[in-house]
Amino acid sequence: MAQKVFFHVDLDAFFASVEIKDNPSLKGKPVIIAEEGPRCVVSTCSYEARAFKVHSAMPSVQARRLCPDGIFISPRHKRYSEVSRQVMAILSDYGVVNQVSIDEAWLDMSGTERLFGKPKDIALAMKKRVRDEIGITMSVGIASSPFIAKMASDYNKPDGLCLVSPSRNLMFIDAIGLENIQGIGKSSLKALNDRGFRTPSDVRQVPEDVLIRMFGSSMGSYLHKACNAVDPWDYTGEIKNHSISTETTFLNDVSDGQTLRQVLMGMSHELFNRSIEQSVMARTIGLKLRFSDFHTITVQSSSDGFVLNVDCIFENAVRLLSIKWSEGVPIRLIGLGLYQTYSGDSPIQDSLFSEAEHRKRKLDKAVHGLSVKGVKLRKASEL
DNA sequence: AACCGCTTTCGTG
DNA sequence: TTACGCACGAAAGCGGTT
Repeated sequence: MAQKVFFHVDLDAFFASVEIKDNPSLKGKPVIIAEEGPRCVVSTCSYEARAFKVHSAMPSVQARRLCPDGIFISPRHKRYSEVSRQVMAILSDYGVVNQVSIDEAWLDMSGTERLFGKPKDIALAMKKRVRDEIGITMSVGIASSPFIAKMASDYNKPDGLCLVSPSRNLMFIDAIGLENIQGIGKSSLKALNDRGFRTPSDVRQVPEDVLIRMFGSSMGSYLHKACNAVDPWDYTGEIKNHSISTETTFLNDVSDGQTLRQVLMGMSHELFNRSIEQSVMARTIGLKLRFSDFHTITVQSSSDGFVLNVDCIFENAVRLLSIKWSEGVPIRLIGLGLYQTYSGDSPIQDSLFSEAEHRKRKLDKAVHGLSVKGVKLRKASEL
């Protein structure tokens, strides 16, 4: 069988690049996409800002301190989606685009050489078109598996192109090191280091079953494959355990029950609306609380039937809140989610729900259809 | 023993 | 030494049922 070829495409500092493209006077400057103020974090920043050690997920306050002359811009998500679509449209001229986030996609380019030319030339052509027609740069990784391609796109950022030939897969894994392998985050890296593993080669010296004993069945076998440059990702599993959730961190901690319930009411509406839009029904409702000391807890409860309407979500939310919270205790973050969702509006035929409940859901759906947004709550963070 | 519900932890963008 | 968002999926560990 012919050799597989995968591209992974990653738009460089995407949000910042769009802002610079829309306002070229920002070019060459440290652009930081973030809300300013406490309890806000950096979404993305230009490479000029990264020179000041600013990076995404960093508290805005810290970014300001590291880069006092940085240009802070609030994210414009609509605009980024628009540009993202334009880029993906270009990519789709070369193959089937598998978009995985607003700024990332991979393409199975196996067997397209006769049509488009050598992978490297195709990648260069894609990059040129995106630069000329959109005005931003991107990085492309090319490899025999999506797993390696993903890490290859990271290798030369920004404006990078990295092709890993299959015979060099192991060499590539060794070159990037444990800390840059997908799926190994901060805590797994520490666990590895604590047991004396500092390089992928160290991991290769140990048989899989030993890794499984040390790191658990899932992580152990993942590490074994990854360090041997074998794609550890599972593409077969259909996606289960769908969930829909929302959470908000208050500008100032909230210790008043009336306010919390008001926020939960808004969230109940939001979750219900999203569940209708996605045509899913949930069996489990979960509440998340973060206290002022950052200690975070969750509570959830499942029902025999399904979550059918806004009231049901709200009532359960309030009930869960009363289990874990007493009036007066300051709350930093509150979140609400629907879990165990099933696709389809009525996955199980009736009998499970009463006629009345069905009518209520229908009513709620109708209300949603009319898009009664007038009652939409203020954003929690403005409270 | 297999499964389920609940909670926490981890990793990703 | 301050600071530390949001949304999602996966997995592990625990206790309880069938």
